[in-house]
Amino acid sequence: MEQILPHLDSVFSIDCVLFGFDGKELKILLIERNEEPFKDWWALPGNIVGPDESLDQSASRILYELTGLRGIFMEQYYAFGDPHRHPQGRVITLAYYALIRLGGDKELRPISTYAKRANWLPITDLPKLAFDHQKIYDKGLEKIKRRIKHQPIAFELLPEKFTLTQLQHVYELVLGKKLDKRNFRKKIVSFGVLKELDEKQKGVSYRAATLYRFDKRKYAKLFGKEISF
Amino acid sequence: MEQILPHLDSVFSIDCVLFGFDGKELKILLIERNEEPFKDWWALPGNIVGPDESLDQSASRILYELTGLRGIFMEQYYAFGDPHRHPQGRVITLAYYALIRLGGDKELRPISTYAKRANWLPITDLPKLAFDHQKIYDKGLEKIKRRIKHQPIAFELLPEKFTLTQLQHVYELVLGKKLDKRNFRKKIVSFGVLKELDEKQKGVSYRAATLYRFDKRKYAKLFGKEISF
DNA sequence: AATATAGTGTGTATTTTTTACACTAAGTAA
DNA sequence: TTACTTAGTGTAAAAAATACACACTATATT
Repeated sequence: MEQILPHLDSVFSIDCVLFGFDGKELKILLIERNEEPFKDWWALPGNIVGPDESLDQSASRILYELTGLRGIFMEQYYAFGDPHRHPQGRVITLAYYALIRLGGDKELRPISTYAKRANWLPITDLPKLAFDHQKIYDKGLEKIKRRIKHQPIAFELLPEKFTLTQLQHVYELVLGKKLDKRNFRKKIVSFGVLKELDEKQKGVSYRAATLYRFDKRKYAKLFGKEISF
Repeated sequence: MEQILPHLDSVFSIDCVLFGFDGKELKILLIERNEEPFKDWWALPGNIVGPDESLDQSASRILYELTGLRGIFMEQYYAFGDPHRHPQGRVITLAYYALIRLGGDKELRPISTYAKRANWLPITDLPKLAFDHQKIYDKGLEKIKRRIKHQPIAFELLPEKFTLTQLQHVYELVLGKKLDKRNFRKKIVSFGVLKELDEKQKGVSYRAATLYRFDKRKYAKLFGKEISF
């Protein structure tokens, strides 16, 4: 985030690529800037790292301030530091991504002051982004594509209880390709990190699917072993 | 690198984990500090990012200043920013790793002023490191372990012409486990990124092995396809 | 010249994993 | 009761991974 520029030689900030899933589409959170440079442009939410916080703490704080969310899986993935990436001075930024389940119960808190508004926009139809934020986003998407093949991050995008079809949908969206239903189920179940519940989907006008839950305990036991899509 | 501390709110530096291979062992480059804090301790080489250089440029410059080497594959892998990682102030550091072939033709340039001396030390027997440098190193090793399975970085550790046995040796050292000779050869050859030369190893007192070269052209064509160990 | 030594280089059978592919079952809505 | 929509399941074929042992060749030694 670059809207505040104290007169320093260099500024260190964090920008977040927040991937959200509403059950249908993958979206990211963008803000519409209210200040120069790039006034009226869409940009990734971010902020400056405080003097007494660690990087992860800072990222959590920023996420909280922008969305009201806590306890979300976040991870740094790349530092961007081109000397000219910000027109007004040297700003090195560390990019984090987070995966968030949208809709349903909690509504996201409105975004703070420095932006006109914030919006979840589908990644299939993004506007031009301020600064080098397109690059930051691109690298973030690339990252989660690789990551979702080896780590159980897909669950972060889903409600606690979900169906296998929903899970497959997430994988297909992130990876950008169709997967075979039977093979997907065979594989994901074989990892042994899902707990089948005694519950069924509700409110659908067709046969209700069985609900599953991600089993952190079992996953912890697997640690070290690679899972792979 | 933290030996210079201008009176700023925060400093942004780069630290390098330089992995070297001399044909026998994996080593990393360490310097012995000549200043407080951590005077006389071993530390990773690093330096402060200049105002007009990109992060990658800065890393290349630092590598060059410390070793005289150019054109080495380097990559950033993690930012460390605990507010107390440096006893004298806030220093956020970005870690890079590089892979370097040791010995043979070029001798490394002596290290610059701020260290008593620099040395390549085998990773199997490292001293206590200054600051959080052990953590930085650990994460770097982890990184190249994962990376070597999917990217052709092993070649950076070897001379231009190498034998398959040498290549296997590098994989075994990095991954920390023995590999089967026949299976290794089958697999690595099947990737199609090696060019078999009409040349044999020289100066050995046993049957000389065929030399190979990494074929960047062929590798470029593969791009997008995953290779995997 | 014969022999010892040390690393090179190769093939196959078995197991495991991946892929391709289509129908019946269950629940809801009309 | 029928039509509709998604859930849920198995198998055969292909590909990839693994386990495994011996003959070859260049040099050094006697």
